[in-house]
Amino acid sequence: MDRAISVKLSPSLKASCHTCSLSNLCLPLAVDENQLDRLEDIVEQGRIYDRGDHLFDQDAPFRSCLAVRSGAVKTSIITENGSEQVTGFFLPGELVGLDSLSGERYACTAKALERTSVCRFPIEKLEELTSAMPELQHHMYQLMSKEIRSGHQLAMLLSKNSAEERIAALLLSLSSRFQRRRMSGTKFNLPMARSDIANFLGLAVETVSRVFTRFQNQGIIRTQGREIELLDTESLRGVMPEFNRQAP
Amino acid sequence: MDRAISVKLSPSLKASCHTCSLSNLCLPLAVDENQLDRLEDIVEQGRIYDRGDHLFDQDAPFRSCLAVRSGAVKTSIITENGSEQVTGFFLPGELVGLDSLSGERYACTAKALERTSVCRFPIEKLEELTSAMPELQHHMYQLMSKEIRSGHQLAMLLSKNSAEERIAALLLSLSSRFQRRRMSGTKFNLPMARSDIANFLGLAVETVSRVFTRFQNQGIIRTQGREIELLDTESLRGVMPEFNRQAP
DNA sequence: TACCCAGATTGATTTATATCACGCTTGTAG
DNA sequence: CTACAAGCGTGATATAAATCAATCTGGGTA
Repeated sequence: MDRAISVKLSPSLKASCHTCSLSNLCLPLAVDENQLDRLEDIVEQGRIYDRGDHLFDQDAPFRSCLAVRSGAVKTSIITENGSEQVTGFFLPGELVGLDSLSGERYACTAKALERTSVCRFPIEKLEELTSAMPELQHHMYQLMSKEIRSGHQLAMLLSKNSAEERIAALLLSLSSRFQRRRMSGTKFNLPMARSDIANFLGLAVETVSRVFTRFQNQGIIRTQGREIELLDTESLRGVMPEFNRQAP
Repeated sequence: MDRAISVKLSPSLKASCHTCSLSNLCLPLAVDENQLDRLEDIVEQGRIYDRGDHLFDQDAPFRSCLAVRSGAVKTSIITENGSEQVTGFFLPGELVGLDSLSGERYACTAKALERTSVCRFPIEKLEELTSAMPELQHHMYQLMSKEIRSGHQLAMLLSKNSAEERIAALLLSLSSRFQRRRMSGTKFNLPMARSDIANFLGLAVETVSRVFTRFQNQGIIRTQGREIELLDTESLRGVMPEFNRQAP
């Protein structure tokens, strides 16, 4: 139903930003049409990952940032005692790995939530290119800055808001991000499991379930497994007053 | 009458990174000795702020990032309904405003927690300079990436850890950051009020008080107002197993 | 087809921390 | 010196969400 964006995977290793339907969301966004070749020169076409596959692992040598082409990705950090914290969900056009730019190793693990394809930007080449292209450098600063901000938003959510408010906020965030991709903002598939939502929002799975059914009973949403329809986004926004714009 | 107050402000607007004692912590860290002039050329000496003064205000036009020279700063975001979320504390050598690089306006308000002086890096000039100096660009990426990471750490703390664990983590973070400044890591003054700590960590002030006294009774710390002494950092680390390094 | 099992839901109970209410200290202004 | 407010500490109570404990569901597969 929502096949709005179909990514054509070229067999060659080199990806074509020129023809990519995500070029208005992804890094090419910041690059002038006639300079796009330079970005294409450094980007590598990644393979296709199945649900559950790791795109990279925490503590593995850091090589490149990834742009999601299709599918969905979750990132999480694992502590020595083995507990996991989901740190983000990434949709097509979004850049994964910005938190790892400050070390030799990946700061988190990235996992495909569904069948996913990516483009890789090797970090040395990317840095060289951003040095040479001020607009691209500016864009990188913007992306990272936004990620810092959405971290602050999340902290706010976690420390000040109830379970219902947190979940409303997440649903609205996903909604607006799907919309940016020209997909329905009111009816979509949640790419992640309830337990990922719970982990990300600092809740127990049971609480997530309960809130979903409560929202459903109030006629605000309709869910069936991972399918979800936002029936009354105004009420959702009412549950969660703050939270307007927010897309990584 | 002519014994006018002589403030330690150099009359010139230009600051000297060459002679600054923080040059091994701050931006100069990434710049070669013989290139330092170029950084000095763009940095502006800011004024001195008293406790409570705003260094900049949320939604004001974004002009520059600030490096703390002396004192301490807290940043916070205010939502439409007026509730505040403290998003960070900044000590000398640390850079404030990285979350604002992605817009025309400051994403948060920065307030002096005590008498504070700063250096200002006008953003256009900083971006120009980082384009010209790959090492400085690299350093900016590192700083921002670290800030993203510490956001993740905070999210983890807020969603998985108890009041005691959160406070232990904050104390250890401050301790290690003071130590980097060649100050005691075991005996220092908390620059912020209990209410700031509470807000930052998603707790009620009362809870912060209680945990402080509990720690004191267990002989882990000694507090008297804002003075604090960490008597048993091992126990503190035991309270909060994860959380080793973390300095913005 | 029937079975299995991970994920999801629902209900009952517990618990950490917020909230409410109050007293104590300290620093500053009159 | 006194007064006052802001910050801090402490006790009693309320509550949202965690935890514990079943049960249900549906997609994959033997």
